[in-house]
Amino acid sequence: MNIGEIARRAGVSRSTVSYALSGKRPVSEDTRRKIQQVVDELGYRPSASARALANGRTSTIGLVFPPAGNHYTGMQLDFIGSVVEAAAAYDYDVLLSPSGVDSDRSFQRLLGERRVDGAILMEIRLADDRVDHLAELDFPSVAIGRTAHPEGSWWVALDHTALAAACVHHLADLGHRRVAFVNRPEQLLRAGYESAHRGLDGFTKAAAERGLTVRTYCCGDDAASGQGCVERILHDDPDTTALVTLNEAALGGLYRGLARAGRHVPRDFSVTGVVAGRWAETVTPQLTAADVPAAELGRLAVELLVERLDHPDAPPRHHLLTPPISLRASTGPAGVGTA
Amino acid sequence: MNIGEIARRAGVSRSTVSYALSGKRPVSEDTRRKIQQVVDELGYRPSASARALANGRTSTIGLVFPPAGNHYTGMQLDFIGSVVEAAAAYDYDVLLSPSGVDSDRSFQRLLGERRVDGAILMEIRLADDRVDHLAELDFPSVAIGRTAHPEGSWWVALDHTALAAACVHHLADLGHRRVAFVNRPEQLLRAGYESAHRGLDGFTKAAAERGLTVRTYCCGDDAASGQGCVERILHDDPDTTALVTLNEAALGGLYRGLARAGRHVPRDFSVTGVVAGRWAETVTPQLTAADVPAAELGRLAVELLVERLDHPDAPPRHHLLTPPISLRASTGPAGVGTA
DNA sequence: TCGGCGACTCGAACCGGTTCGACTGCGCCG
DNA sequence: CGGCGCAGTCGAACCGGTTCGAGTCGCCGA
Repeated sequence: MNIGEIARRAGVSRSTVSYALSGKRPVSEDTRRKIQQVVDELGYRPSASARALANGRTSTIGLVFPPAGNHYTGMQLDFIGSVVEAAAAYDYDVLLSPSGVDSDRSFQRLLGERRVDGAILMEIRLADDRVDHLAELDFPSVAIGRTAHPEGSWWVALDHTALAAACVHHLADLGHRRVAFVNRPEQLLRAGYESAHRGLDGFTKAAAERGLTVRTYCCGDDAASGQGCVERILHDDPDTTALVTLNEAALGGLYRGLARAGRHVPRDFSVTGVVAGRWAETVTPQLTAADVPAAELGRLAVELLVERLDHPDAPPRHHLLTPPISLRASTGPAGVGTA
Repeated sequence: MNIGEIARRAGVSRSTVSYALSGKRPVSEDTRRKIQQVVDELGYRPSASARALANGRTSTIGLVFPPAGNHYTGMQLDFIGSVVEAAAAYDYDVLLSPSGVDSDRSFQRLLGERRVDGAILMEIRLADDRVDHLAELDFPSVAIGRTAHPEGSWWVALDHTALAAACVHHLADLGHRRVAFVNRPEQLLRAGYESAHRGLDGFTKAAAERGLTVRTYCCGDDAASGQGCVERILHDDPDTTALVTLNEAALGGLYRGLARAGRHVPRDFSVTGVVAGRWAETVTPQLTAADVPAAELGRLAVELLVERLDHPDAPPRHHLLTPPISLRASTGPAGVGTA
């Protein structure tokens, strides 16, 4: 079961077994075959813990994501899946760590106890203590998202500013003049989530540029909140004819709210936003949206991390993605205003 | 940085530091304080690899889930989240392993290289080589789902047979006579996925019992497939007035298909099935469904696994859950038949 | 014929913890 | 006053790998 056992049965020393398996020194063809045969017979595989202790690498990367208190969105699921898959391709395992902040127990486990070689951080905030902390320690990590000052660090991100702006321009081009913005929950905005802030910024600036009348809302990550949010929007300004949302989980609720209010999408009211493609397609009419390439982001994050692990002195790299808006069926020319 | 360094600075031996931190032998109050002070100053945390090597436990559990090829469903996301959270409460980390079968590289890593103390298996098949393999090795594991012969093993599962039957009875009670069943993709059914098989069984038997006319369909895990499936259903038997589905991801597509065909839910057509509550609430009208308690299943799986790890000789335990049908708005009395 | 080199192998040390057996004082009891 | 037991501490061995330095052997060229 251990390397000593293999060595004994093959009639060689432990180091020879090690070299035969790793190929780091020449081993004669005869002994190599003999060792391989014993290994195959016993189904021997070297212990990960022992190997990790000896060479200081765990072959594991940590995926740090927020605790579940606030529901997970479909996007996060796609991240997780693609990160795990991409990591497997590079022979890395993925350790999941629910963690909001720096001082979390689980965060400490990852770093302090050296359970992972590197980390991928999700749900980045503009001022993010985790990112700062890792940078300070020079610990190999890649963020999915940008902090306020991402210069000199490793990250992959969506250009939420540009994406929200693109949504505004799309609506303005269609003639909409009064547009609402449905953001992530207020608690996340206050916490400084970068997608919420940058999205809001992009929306606001582009709207000003186009001379639109706008209102912005925060909305819980669930259908009921979405429905309630639409009620608030139509109550605050019944002449609103379109909305832009970053809130995937509320999407179904937004549609329901509009239906309840008698607004037909897209005839009376247009809806667009930034949402993963497969979710945009589940609603009727299908959502015209900037499709979040979650799987690609996950894959890129792993690629960058692996590069950083292989070349500790490599200069920082990043990817900023701006997927185009997929025209589906939820937006149309502005109509007469109120239904 | 390592325990020797702490020992030197505190002026004691390495073993004393170990005992002071673990409390496994008495240490005088004075030296304990001194050691603690040095530890705090240096922010020392013992290396997980070294500890794992020494005491043979990694404090990590493996979560084995199918590779992403076929999309993830929301349910799986909830599992992952709740498993990670529950595991953290017991001081375990969670290692993700994408794995369909026994001989997978990632499966081998988990077991052969002893990266985890135990495993939780998702997406169980009626005949599941992974389950058999683990049972043979007597490796601590808990399945989320039941194989064909789950006696003597550890698992948590939904009673899909009873759940599908409950849906049938609900519809029959409302007067529906011609009902369709929308299952998971054919490829999964053929692979022997237990939920697909047991759900189909429960549906078929209950329908026979109630003398209903039924047709059963397989449906891809996406909106487009759902829409196509409804078209097939209405083409095959235009007098169908209700459907039962296990396919969460296709739900939006099913609704769209019905709308396209001019069937109003629930006036002309009733929809029900087995779906996680938060997804059932995103569609309009909200889905009357047996809500999958994914979070609870995940939590229970971890509890069972931890018990098994703590008491290696404990007799097998399991939980079979049968959540009630939540009446929402997608089912109603059978109407006149075709629209 | 001898020195040297390269191919191959071995033993020992090391990674950073845990744990066991033994040693040292000390107080208490007989 | 001597022996015993216990609290507290230490050194050494061990977990299962990797890696370095050194040793052996055969073969080549001088």
